[in-house]
Amino acid sequence: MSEANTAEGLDFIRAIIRDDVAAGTHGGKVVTRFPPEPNGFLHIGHAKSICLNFGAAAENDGVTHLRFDDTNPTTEDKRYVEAMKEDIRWLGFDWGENLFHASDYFHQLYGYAEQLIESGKAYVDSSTEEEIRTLRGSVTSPGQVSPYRDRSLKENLDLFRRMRACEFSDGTHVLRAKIDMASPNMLMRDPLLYRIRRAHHYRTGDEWCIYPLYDFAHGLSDSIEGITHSLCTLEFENNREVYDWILDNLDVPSPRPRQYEFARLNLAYTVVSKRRLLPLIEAGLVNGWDDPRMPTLAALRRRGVPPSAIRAFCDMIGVAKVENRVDLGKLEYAIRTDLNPMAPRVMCVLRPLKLVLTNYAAGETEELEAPYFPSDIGKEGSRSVPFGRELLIERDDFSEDPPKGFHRLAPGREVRLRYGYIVRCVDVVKSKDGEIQEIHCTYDPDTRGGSAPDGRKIKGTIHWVSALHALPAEVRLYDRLFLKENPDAIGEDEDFRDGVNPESLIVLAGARIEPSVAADPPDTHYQFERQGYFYRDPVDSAPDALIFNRTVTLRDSWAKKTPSTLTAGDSPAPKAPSPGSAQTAPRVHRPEDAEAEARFNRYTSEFGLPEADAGVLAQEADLSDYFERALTGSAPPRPIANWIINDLPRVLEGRSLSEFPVEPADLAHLVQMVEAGALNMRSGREVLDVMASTGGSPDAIVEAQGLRQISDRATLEPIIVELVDAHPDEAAAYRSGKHGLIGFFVGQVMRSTGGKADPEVVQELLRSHLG
RNA sequence: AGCCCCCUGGUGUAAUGGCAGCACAGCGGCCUUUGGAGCCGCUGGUCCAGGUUCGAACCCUGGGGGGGCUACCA
Repeated sequence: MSEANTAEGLDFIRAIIRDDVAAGTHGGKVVTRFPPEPNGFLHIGHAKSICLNFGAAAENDGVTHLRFDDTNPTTEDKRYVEAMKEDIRWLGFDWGENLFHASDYFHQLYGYAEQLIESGKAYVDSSTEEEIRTLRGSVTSPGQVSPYRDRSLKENLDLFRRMRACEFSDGTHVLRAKIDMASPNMLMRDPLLYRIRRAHHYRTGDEWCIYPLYDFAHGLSDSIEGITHSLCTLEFENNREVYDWILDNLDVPSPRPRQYEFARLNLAYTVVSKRRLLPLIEAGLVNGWDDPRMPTLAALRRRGVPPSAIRAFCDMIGVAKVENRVDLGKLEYAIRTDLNPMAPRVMCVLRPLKLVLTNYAAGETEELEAPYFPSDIGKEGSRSVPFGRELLIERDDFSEDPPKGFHRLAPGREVRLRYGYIVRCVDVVKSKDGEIQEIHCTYDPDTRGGSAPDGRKIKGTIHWVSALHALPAEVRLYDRLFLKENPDAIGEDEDFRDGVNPESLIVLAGARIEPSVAADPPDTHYQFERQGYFYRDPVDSAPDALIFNRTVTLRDSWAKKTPSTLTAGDSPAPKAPSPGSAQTAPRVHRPEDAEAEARFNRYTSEFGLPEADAGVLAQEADLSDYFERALTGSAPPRPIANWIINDLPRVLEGRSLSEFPVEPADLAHLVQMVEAGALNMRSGREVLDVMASTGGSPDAIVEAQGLRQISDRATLEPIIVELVDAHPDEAAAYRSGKHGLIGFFVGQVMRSTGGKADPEVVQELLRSHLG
C-alpha cells in the first residue's frame, strides 16, 4: 500500500478526515468532490487533486462526486466535459452515480440568493464595473460603500427578480453580499454573487441570463450535495472566509461542509495551468491538448504513460501546504518503475548504420529466439527475430575513436549482438567526405544466442535489426517542453512561450524496427532495448506507417559520466546562502503610552521580569490586568508571567480575555501547584486545557483526572527497570554513547505513567540504571 | 503597505513535546547477454535569534525569506 495509507505519515488532509471520522462529525461519513471547470483539459496537477479526493474518500469508505463547476457560460464547453470524464475514468477512478453540475443547482442557488436578500444580507448594486473596482479600495486602504448598498429589501428583491427576467442589459446590475467594505480581506468587501450575462450555456441553454459567481455557487453546491470535506488549492485560502460566511448566513443543513486547502503541484520545466496551456496551443508551439509534450492527461496517455504510473507518482509527492516544484526525475522514476515489469522488450534502431557480416553467407537468413522479458522480470514469452548478413545497428554504438570506458563497437573490437552472435569489427567503409557508410564485421558462428563457449567475457551488447526484414518506423523523441525549471519566472514584458525548448520534439523518420511488432496489439507499451519505453502513437500511427512515441528514456548511468552528451548545462544554480540571519536581537515591545510604560518599568524592576516578557505583558491593559490579578495569589510573578505568555495564547483560541473562562486566581493556583511539585508541567498544561475548554477549578480537575505528580523513587524504580529490560537494543545503544535516547526512555516512562511521572526524577533514575 | 498562508538534506515529504525518518536525485560497490532492472553502502537537513520546558522541527516572541489576495474568472 502507499505511504499515505500507513497509520503514521498521513498527510494533513487525511489526518483531518481521520479525526472527523473518529469524532463522528458528519456521522462518520466522508464525501469529497472533484469540481473541475469544463474550460480546458485535465492535467497532471488535476491528477494530484483527483487522487487525493477519490483516494481519501475511498480509504474511509466514502464517495467522491464529480461536479462540473459550470457557472461561467462564456468559457465552458461540452467537449471539455466529455474529455474530462474520459480522463478521470482512464486514471482509474469511478464517480458511479455521482455526476453533478453546478448548473443543476441554478434554481436552488437562485432561491438562496433571494433568501439572502430577504434577510438583508445581499443587495443589488447598480454601479458600473469601474465604480465597483474603485470603491473596493486597495489592500492597504479600506473600500467605500456603494451608494446602492442601502436599498430597501423590497427594491432589492424587485430588482433581482427583474435581473432574472432579463429586463436589464449585461453589466447594469449585480447582486452583492453585504459584508464589510473595510475588511482586510479584499474578498470580503461585499463579494459579487450574481452577474447578468446574456450567454448561451452549454447545458441550460438560454434559460438564464444571470449566472452565480464562484464564491456563491461553490460552497452552496457542496452543501447541496452533502460534501463533508471540500478540498481545493492554496489560492482559495482567502476565499474560505467567504465560503464560511455564505453557509453561515443561509439556512443550510448542518453540519455543513468545510473547506481545506493544499498546495497545487508544480512540475519542473513544465507549466501546469490552463491559462498557460491554451496559449501554447494557440501559438502552434504544440499540436493541441494531447500533444505528447503537454502535461495533460490526454497527452500523457498518448505518450504512453500508464495511469498506474501517474497514481504512483501522486502517492510519492504527498500532499502539504508548501509551495513546491517536483523534479521531473520523480515522474520519470514512477513511469519506469511501472513500465519495467509490463513492457515487452523489442529491438528498434533509431539512427541506423549498416553492418555487414563478411563471413556470413549472402542470401542466407535465420530466426533467433528472443525472450520478451529479462529473467529478473520472471515473465514467459518470446518471439523470433530474423538475422542475416546485412544488419542495422545504432550509429551511436560504433565509435571509430572510442573514449575511455566505451564498450560498444570499435575497430578491431568485439561486441555481442543481443540474442545473436558475437561480432568483431574488421573494417570501416567511408564516403568521400569521410562519413561512415558501413561497418564490416566477422561473426563467430560458435556464439549463437550470444554466449561464448570458450568463456571469454564480452563487455558490450548492442541491439540490431535485420536490414532485409526490419520495418520502417518514425520515432518521436520528446524532451522537457521548457528550457527553464520555472517557465513562469519571467520578466514583466516577457512571454513565457519564448522559453519553449526547441528540441522538445525530435522526429526520427528513418528508424527500423524488428518485424514482430506488426502482430502486436496497438496499445502495447514496449521497451526498445537500451533506449527507453515507447508507445505506438494512437493518433498518427498506421499499420503500414508505424509511428512510436518515446514515453521515457531508460536510465543511462553511462551518459551521465560523459559530459559530452549535452545534458549538462542546466544544473541548478547553487542556492544563495540564506540571508535570513540578520542577527537582530529580539525586539522588545516598548510600551508607547505612559501607563503601559509605568507597568513595564514596574514589571522589570519590581518583579525582575526580562524586558521582552515585561513588554508583552505591559503592552495591553487587559493582559496587564489579568497578570496583576493573578499575582494576588501565592505563586511568584516569574512563572505566572511565563504561563500567561507561553500557554495562554494556545488555550485562548482566539477568544478575548474578557470571554476567557479561566479566572486569574485559578491560573495562579494552578501555577502554584506546579511550582510546588504537586503537578508536573505537562499535567499542568493539561489542566489548563480543561479549564479553558470546559471550566472548573484546578483542584477538582487534578483530582478527577488523578494528575498528581509521581516523584516517589520507590514507585518509579520498578517501572524504569521494566522499561529498560523491555528495550534492550535501545539500552545498548544508549550505553554505547547514543545519549539522545534518554528522550526516548523518558518519553516511554511518561507514557506508561499517564504523563504523571516527575521527569527530572525519571531522568536521574534512568541515568543511573543505564549507567 | 494591509490581511491570510507557508518555511525539515539538491528535490518531494514524515515525525504534532521524547532516537530527525522515507522516497527521488547524487556518489561508490556488487551483479548483469539491456551501460536496463535488482542488491548493498555513502553523502547530505529542521531559515535565524531569543524564550518556555527535564526535553523543542513541533509551543511562545521577534526577525528573515517565499507564496496568495486589490476579475462581473474559477
